[in-house]
Amino acid sequence: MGFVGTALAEMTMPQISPLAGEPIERADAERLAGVLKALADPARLRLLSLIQSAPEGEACVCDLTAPLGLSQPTVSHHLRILTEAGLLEREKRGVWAYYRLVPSAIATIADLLTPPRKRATKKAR
Amino acid sequence: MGFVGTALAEMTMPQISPLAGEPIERADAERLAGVLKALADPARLRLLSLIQSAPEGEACVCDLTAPLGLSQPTVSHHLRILTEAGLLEREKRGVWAYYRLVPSAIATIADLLTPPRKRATKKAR
DNA sequence: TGCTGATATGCAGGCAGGTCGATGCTGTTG
DNA sequence: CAACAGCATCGACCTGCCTGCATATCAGCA
Repeated sequence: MGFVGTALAEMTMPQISPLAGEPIERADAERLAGVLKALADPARLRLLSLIQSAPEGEACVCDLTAPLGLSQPTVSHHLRILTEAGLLEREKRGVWAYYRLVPSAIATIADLLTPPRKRATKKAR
Repeated sequence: MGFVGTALAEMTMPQISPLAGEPIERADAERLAGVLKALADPARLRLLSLIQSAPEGEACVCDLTAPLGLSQPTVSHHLRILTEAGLLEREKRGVWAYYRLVPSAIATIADLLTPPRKRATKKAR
């Protein structure tokens, strides 16, 4: 795998609804899995959390290394994965690289997991 | 993996809110990551989808191997992981093992991810 | 221009995880 | 009781991924 790329964007609003009505296609499953893989790591979850709770909602690598207890290269690596998954966006200012959450990116994932229209459906079949 | 266990249940309702206010603790990050790992696989996402959309909302291994295109041992393996993560529940009837989604298990995960504010809803309504 | 600090990338070791074939278990059936 | 079918488990293979060290990049500065 590793082809995550802009995976999230590609299924952002589609009607795939993973756990909704009919069985999902293999391609959709792979894309959703790709994004979830990016999330399924303690270090990366903490990174998202740290960045999101940072002063301006943004943080540079140097601010994240210490709290995570990981080397700088490793932190950069995780940030890269999160960025490619469409969860973070990077902005380089001077020598620093500031990362911040992509608005509603995670909410999108949550929506994809949450059975679409709950109140209606969920019964008949 | 391995320690996933009833991971979901252990953080079901807590106020950890992964991406909410303050940075999450390492332990919480590991548990959430554990459950997400269970979800972050194409085969498992399709299994959940297949089971959820099956006739009675349940399915036995023999019904899942073909559509997935994986061997029976492999399917059993994935079902085991999903079950240990608290996403599926198993009921053995005769020679067959029926699996079904744990009510609101996935919705719980979605809630944990959905954060920032508008966590309104809790989804009932 | 040369030096220093902040990041990114390359490389490699080690472990986690997906998949399958073989095998063991346990009810079901004749 | 023997034969069989549905599942789980075991062992093994291989790929993928996390992490750190060394190094390459690049911007700011003397």
